Amino acid sequence: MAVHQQLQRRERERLARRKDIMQAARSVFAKHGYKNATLEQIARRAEFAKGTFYNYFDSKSDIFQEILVSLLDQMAVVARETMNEGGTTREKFHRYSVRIINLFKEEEDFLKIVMREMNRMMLEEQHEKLAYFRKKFHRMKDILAESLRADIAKGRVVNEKPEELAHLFIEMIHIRSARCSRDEGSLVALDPEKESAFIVKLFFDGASTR
Amino acid sequence: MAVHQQLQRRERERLARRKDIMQAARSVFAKHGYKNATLEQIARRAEFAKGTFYNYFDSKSDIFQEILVSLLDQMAVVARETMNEGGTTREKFHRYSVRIINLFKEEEDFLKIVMREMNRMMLEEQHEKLAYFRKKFHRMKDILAESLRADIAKGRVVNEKPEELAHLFIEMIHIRSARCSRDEGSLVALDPEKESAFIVKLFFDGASTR
Amino acid sequence: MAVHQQLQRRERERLARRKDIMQAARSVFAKHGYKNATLEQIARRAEFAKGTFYNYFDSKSDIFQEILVSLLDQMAVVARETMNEGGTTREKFHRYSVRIINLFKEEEDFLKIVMREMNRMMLEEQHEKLAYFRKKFHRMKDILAESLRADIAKGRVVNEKPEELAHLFIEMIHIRSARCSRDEGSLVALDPEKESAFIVKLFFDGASTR
Amino acid sequence: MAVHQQLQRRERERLARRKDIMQAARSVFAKHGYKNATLEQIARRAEFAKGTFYNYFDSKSDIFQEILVSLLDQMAVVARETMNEGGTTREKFHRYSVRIINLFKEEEDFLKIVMREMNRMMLEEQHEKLAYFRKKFHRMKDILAESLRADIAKGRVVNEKPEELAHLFIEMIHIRSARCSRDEGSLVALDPEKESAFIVKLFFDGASTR
DNA sequence: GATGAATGAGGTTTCATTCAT
DNA sequence: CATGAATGAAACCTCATTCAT
Repeated sequence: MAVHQQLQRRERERLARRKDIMQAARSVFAKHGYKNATLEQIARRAEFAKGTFYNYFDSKSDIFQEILVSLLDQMAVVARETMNEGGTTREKFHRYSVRIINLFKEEEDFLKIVMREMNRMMLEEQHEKLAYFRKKFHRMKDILAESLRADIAKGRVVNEKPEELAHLFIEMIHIRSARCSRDEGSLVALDPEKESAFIVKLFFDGASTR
Repeated sequence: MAVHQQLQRRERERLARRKDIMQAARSVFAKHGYKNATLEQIARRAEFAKGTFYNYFDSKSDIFQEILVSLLDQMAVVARETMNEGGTTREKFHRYSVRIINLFKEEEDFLKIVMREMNRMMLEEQHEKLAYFRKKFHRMKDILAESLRADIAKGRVVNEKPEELAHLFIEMIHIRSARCSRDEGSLVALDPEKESAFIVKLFFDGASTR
Repeated sequence: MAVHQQLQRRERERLARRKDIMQAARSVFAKHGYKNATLEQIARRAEFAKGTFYNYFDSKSDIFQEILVSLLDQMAVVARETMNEGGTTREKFHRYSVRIINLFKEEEDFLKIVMREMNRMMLEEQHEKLAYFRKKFHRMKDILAESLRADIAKGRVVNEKPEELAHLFIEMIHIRSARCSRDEGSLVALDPEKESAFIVKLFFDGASTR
Repeated sequence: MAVHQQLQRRERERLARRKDIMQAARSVFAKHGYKNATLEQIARRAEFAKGTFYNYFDSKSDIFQEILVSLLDQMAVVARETMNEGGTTREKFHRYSVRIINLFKEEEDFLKIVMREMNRMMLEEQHEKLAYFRKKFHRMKDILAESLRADIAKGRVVNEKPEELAHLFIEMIHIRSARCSRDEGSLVALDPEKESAFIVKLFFDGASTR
């Protein structure tokens, strides 16, 4: 029993440590980009020695991928939850936008990695990993597309491929957030509700008045 | 006279060579990204020895910036020309989209660098250069925004900041092109007219039917 | 306690290593001069891999400066101590000369760097660092000048600027040592007492008989 | 006849060009030191293309040696002439000092190379060339030593090796000039007569009053 | 002879990864 | 497990020298 608890504690501590390192890595990757970030920086930030890193991760590339996966997973969770909470597609998309922007606000690292590194990974010729990420991203997209598909069937939404519409919607949020982060220096001033209202209105109603 | 022609030839050859190197660099940067690209690769592709590079450019960073500037300038030219050719804003934006997509189709490197590296530069902490690029990009955005501003005044377009609308429109083109490049592997299958029609329709009329 | 000792040992080893590298660098700089010396040579001599160097010093330029500073500091210590030990100025200068020559004998690198590189640094256009070294050197000169000043006041020494006399005296030692090192190949045969006697006699009494 | 003159002109022009290049090289070596000076800089200063250099000299090292030789030769000429003009040794040494200082004043490059690079060459392990330079320098020293030898024989000068006394005297001039060049920035303010009087007095009579 | 573009060896520096303690 | 020194491959960049025109 004591041994069992010991193991549990060990395991818990190990996981906590892993999380610390990932957190530190995320913020360093966000600030400097994957290639420029050094393990030294990550170690310093996580208050570990460089060598310790290799007790928890196999390589720099490894931890980066794990971070990316966890980001995509978090976004997928947001997608799934907001789509399941009922209401019109418009309402769902609004809720999704609000929650994603809040995610970005809470941790701007999140946004920066999504914007800068996902593009990179997606364009790079690392086919094996690439496919994996793409699938994850597509799956998230599909969750939003689902709602649109229903609306298209009912004639409420224009008859275009719902995945492509969903993709555009998702990216609109990223673009707007990135612009704010860039031009204002941070996202603190961004009002998720208002911003989402703008995006949703533009996405569904377009720029033209009627 | 002979000397004069000699000089002209030298000059011409020098410029041609410079262009060769820039072309090679662009394609290597597009494939591997700025930080991963090596002068070795660029030199191999341009069929030069590594040292030759430094007869034409001061540094890796230098050539990269020159490439970026020339890209932004080309895009600005497209913006200016298409906005000046008359017609409604909708028609102008359509023309702009068609020409930008054609630009991307002709040289996909173009698109890849715009997508991957501009984001990077804009987020990175290289404040001096950053400001320069941002200004260039803003200027291009303003050209499109001009047309929207007029329409907003006439009540034809929703009353939102025209620069932000323009930004979203420009990015919509990039996103759509990138998606195609990613998922289909290239842009050859992309029909600029149809794609532009889709983007323009969505931007002006929205996803909802009326 | 164990941890404390561990840290102490680490620290000690680190400092020892640093000293090893500096020693190696000094001898390589002495043999080849700053610009010709390569990190490869330094590393080979200190029996390290090239990269190890950068765990201890920031750059080639850095270690070189540190070496120079430590040389000047050692010479300043000699100056201060010999001037404070009492006796006539003549006796003090004699002691100073003996000790400096012994310094050079113990480590001829010392002399070589002083001769070859200090001149270089002093003539080169690296104004910031330059000023620092010059100040250090002047301060040392001033220590000797002090004694002369007193003697000038008492009419025992010719009425010339004491710093300039001190400078000449110091350089006379360097010149004589360098000549020996050059022509005999090393300083082992140099008798510090006799050599100092010669220098001091010439400096105070001149070449003419009376 | 015409051909002969043609050849002469050719030869003259060739020599003039050579001299131009050497002049330029001297000033660049003086400013940056041998290793830091680049052929590019020398070519630019002499208003030639880099490649032209190799029509006149075999290598960078070559031209540098030729410069050094010509410097030593000029100094030897000064030595020989001043020693042959009659008067006491004291007068001869004064004349020598005045003319060397004037040489330095006319072209400070001269001084800088003598101070910085001769030391370097003399310490470096390029035994073949080294021996050659040393011999040249020794020969010059011997010219001054000759006069001292006679005085020693007559009991007018202390009984020390005359070459070593000569060496010290020569170096005293260099040291004083270098100090002025360093601290005042140039030699324009240096009065050769007064400076020589100081050096000669110190050398022959010493710092002590009698 | 003059030119300047091309070359490539060689230099400094970075950093992911290993490993002895 | 934690540590941080050691490693060395690989990057960027310089510049003396060669060579086609």
